[in-house]
Amino acid sequence: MSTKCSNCPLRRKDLFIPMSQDDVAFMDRFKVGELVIDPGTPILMEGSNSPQLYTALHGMGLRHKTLQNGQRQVLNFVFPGDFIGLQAGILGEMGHSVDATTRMTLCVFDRSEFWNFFKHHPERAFDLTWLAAMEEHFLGDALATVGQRTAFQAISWALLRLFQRADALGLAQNGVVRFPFRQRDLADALGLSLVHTNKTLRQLRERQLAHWVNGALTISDLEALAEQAEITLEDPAKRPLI
Amino acid sequence: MSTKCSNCPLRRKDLFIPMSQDDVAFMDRFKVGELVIDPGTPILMEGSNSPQLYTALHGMGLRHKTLQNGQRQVLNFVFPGDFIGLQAGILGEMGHSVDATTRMTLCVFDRSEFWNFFKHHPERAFDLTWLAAMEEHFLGDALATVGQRTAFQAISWALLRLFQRADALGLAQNGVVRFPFRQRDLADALGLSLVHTNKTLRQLRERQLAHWVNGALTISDLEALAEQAEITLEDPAKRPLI
DNA sequence: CGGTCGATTGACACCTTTCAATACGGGTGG
DNA sequence: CCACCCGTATTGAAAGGTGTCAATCGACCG
Repeated sequence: MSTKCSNCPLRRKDLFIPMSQDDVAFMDRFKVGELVIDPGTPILMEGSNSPQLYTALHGMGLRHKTLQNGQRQVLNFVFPGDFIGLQAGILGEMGHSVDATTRMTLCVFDRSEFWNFFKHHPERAFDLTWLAAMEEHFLGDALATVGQRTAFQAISWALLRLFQRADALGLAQNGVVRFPFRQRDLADALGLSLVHTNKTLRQLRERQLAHWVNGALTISDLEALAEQAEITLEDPAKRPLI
Repeated sequence: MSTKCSNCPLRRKDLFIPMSQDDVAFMDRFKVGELVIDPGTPILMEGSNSPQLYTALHGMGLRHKTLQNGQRQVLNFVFPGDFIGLQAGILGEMGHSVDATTRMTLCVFDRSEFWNFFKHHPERAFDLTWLAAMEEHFLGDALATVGQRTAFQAISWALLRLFQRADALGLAQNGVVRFPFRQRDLADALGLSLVHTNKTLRQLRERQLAHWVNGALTISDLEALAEQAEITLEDPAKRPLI
């Protein structure tokens, strides 16, 4: 029993730009089903040319790529509402893998219908490009962080980012968000060793800037954290939902 | 006196996907002029919402962003044929700045015409998305390099990449390409210090893997370099020209 | 209750950064 | 024509942030 787009719980979130009736109807035709996957399961593999594209409806995951020597770079964390498979749809090949971290529910779309976005729904095609451009924008930030900031600043930046994204989805309760990843994931996202990541997290805890323990992330004073880490706070932009 | 798209010298390059007569005519209408700028001049600034978009016709530049503390992260190098301002066109704001390194000639497009791509030229809109997705793909690679590879591997990766891009444009002569950037630019692209970048370049020279002196980059054996640095060689994909 | 996984810590090694100084070529003004 | 200045490229030495190695601890599980 799959959720109709008209009843999609995500659409009601403030983070997303409202869709027209027409758009909703189109998405309903585009959607071919729903998929529930277990924690740790791969969704898309780097280099694959999947016939299916997804939108995360529930749960969290991560995008990453693996080098020859086995080292892993986490590129981004997947939140509800994220579109998965844009590179496969446009370039014909994923540049990175996507794995589920928690149990996830995905809306499944048929890639062969993809061209319809451009041919008959220019607004939706524009949204797709918007998402790609935003992802590029984010990766630029991430690159600047990994390349230029210290471990302390980098981890602050990442926690701040993640907290804000979760908060924008209404996932925060009393300044606390559930954050189901492991320290290894954060380390791999920032190009830091696991040990040093752990020690830096302790520092943030001791300085009362950010507490991340047992899958719960608490940041009581966003501005204090931003200032200590020399980061400019910015409000997350409203985004289209696909 | 501005070049007509029908006479565009770039279109003849193998790197670019051939355009239909129709597309060329459309681009000609979209193009509003040509711009020549001096070395070191900014083309677009981070945060700006330029009414003009560009395609590099001649010359090289670089995309970069600057942190609060003044440190700079170079995101990518601009080659002829690159589209400049996609983020401004789609997101309404650039996430990074673009500067000219050499003297450059740019095709100028009017951003207000941008929506026409989506409304009336779905193939061109798709190309635009393709470019955004490819940029995202590249930044993922760069992030993995900066985050996971050693200085030696990172610099090898960058030189290899740059050499291949220039070669694909037919800018290589006898295994040598002109590469007008400074060591500081490469250092800022890889999150390395200038001094260490310099010493690593010397190492590559001594090991006969890559020579970059006086603005000329020579790589006699691509595969040897790729192997030493544990990099997988891949052929540059054909790309649309806008 | 042994086994596995993630989180923690302490000690030590080392890749990079920072600091300093020299060299070299181009541009400018006397 | 030459002294002087400035940006870039080079090098050597020392300082330091991060990585690697190893061991402990708690939670969960068959």
